[in-house]
Amino acid sequence: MSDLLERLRGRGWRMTAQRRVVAEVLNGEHVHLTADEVHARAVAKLPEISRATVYNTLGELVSLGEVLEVTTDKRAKRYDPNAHRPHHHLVCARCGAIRDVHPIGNPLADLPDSERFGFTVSDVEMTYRGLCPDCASA
Amino acid sequence: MSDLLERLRGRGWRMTAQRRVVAEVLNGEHVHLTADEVHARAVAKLPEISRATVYNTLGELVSLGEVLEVTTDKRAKRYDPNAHRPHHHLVCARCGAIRDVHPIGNPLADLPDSERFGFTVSDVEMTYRGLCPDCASA
DNA sequence: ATCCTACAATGGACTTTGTCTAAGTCAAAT
DNA sequence: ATTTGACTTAGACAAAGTCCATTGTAGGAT
Ligand SMILES: [Mn+2]
Ligand SMILES: [Mn+2]
Ligand SMILES: [Zn+2]
Ligand SMILES: [Zn+2]
Repeated sequence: MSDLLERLRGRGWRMTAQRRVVAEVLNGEHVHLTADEVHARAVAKLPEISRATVYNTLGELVSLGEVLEVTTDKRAKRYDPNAHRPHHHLVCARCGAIRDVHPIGNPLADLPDSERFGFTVSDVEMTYRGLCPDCASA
Repeated sequence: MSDLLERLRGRGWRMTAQRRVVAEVLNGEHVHLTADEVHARAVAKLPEISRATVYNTLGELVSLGEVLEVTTDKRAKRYDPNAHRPHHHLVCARCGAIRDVHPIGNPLADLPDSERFGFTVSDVEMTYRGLCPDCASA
């Protein structure tokens, strides 16, 4: 939010209406929007914003570490403003609903050396799958 | 392999040269080919096979449970013939090399009820990321 | 062995998601 | 107020994948 805008200004970002709108759209928990969804919501606030600018701004936010790219399915990448609390995802296999989740334990420690093939392992993403309450009862 | 072809025939699959070639290409451990890679290797054995047929056959193999779809990055889906031993993946962040890995423990048990949001959770995919030996030393 | 037909293969058009570029615009430093 | 380079834009382009009408054929029936 304005927190974010402050930080961005501090990083030498030129503050434009387009960037402000994209940053506003990306706000909240359990938010995982596609680029086109971000664009649609941005257009509602600033009709002349272009698709290319949304892609550019999302890319910048990602490389600044302010937004995460999430690829839970094979379709469009999703953009996640919850970049400060490490978390994983729980996805409904039917409707695509996504929740932020925090499993216990350290999954990195669960990969034995014999299963590392000499790799330097630095990170792990977990995607839980199932049915959300609505889809389970349908 | 012929094991697979037997099973497919048993399921009422009509055995065509194209399907045989696709099934032959998808064979081995640590195999995670894109559709276009499958197509290229299939063409080497059967020059007239079309892209659409490769996509159709891969889709059928996936819905039969004989091949897994793996999406480790945002680019093309990858097709994994190792569908019978559950496993996860270790991906080189630089060159994209992929290894099948088997972490210890049961990650499903690591998601507390309070983090399930009422979902019926049935599965979890883990993607470890790091650098392969070649990329780490470069 | 030949015929028949439902299933499969094909090429190309089309869609979706994303990237790139050249030209125009504007935030902010001076 | 001027200047300047960073930013935005529209549209062309590309990669990955889907869809469809047409043509071909595997395998059962005769
Ligand atoms: Mn998230
Ligand atoms: Mn695999
Ligand atoms: Zn659902
Ligand atoms: Zn590598």
